[in-house]
Amino acid sequence: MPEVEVLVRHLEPLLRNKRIRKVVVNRERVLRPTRVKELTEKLAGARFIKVERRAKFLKFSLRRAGERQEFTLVGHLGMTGRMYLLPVKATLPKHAAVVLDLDRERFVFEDTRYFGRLTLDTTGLEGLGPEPLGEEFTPKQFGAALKRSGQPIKVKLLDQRLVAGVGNIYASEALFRAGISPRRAASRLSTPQVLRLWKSIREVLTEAIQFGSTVALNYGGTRARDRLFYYGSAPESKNSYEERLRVYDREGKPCVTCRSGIRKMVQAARSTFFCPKCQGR
DNA sequence: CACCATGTTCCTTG
DNA sequence: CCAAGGAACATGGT
Repeated sequence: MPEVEVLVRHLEPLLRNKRIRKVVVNRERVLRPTRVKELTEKLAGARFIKVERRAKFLKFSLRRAGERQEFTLVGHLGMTGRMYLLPVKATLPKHAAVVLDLDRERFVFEDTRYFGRLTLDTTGLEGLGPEPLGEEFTPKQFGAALKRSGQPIKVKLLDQRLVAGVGNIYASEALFRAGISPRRAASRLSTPQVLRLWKSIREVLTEAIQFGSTVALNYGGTRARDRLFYYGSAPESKNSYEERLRVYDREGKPCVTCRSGIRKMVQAARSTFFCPKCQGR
């Protein structure tokens, strides 16, 4: 979610009012279930009105010339998606799934694994829980929702109906900061724990957004290191990633608080990282 | 070669 | 109907 937020802030002023001249779809899979013909007919000639974020989705509002009604293009980065503008003369990346030609540049949706999406289908936005940084996400609502589930809290945090935007990295990070075991049943968190976790989620996400906003990203960069949020540090700030994430991907390394070895386990087929001492049951 | 990966969706089982 | 677990999706890094 922090990556999407930073990306949306980056793209908004770059796309606003730009007109789409041509649509090229190299991987129809990412449009699912929209088809190439429909996307092309709808987008060609349309103009970007605004770009927003909802959970981990990007919402592009567009309007066609002469039409009053706006429509929405929905994007999702999946695991490996990236979106950025390139000069028309630049070489397109190997996994350019969709390319939108604007007047003087190109908007590229690149995705090596093609798990991401760029689609006219907006049903993915339905059923999402509250924004973790929004006002509807309250300790009261959060606690009530947790009460109804016996699942491990780490697994529950990934449920986008509970709160929309917490991913695998920040689920581990938030639990570490709150000092709560990822194995704990959601329904068994105490009231103080619920409050601590609620706060930790907001802190972890807010700090990540701030961090991402302060680093000059090379969005269209070719190298892995140009990807801030998973592969780590941006070129200019070498060690920032390691300092930023306290448990994620730090198996065997000393806990920043107590020096115990960080442990890794699998829950619901996803890796969880935690400190066995600081997050002792 | 084997295993792992930032996410979501679908299928099966209970 | 619901919850939970696992596979699938597809490619590349280690």
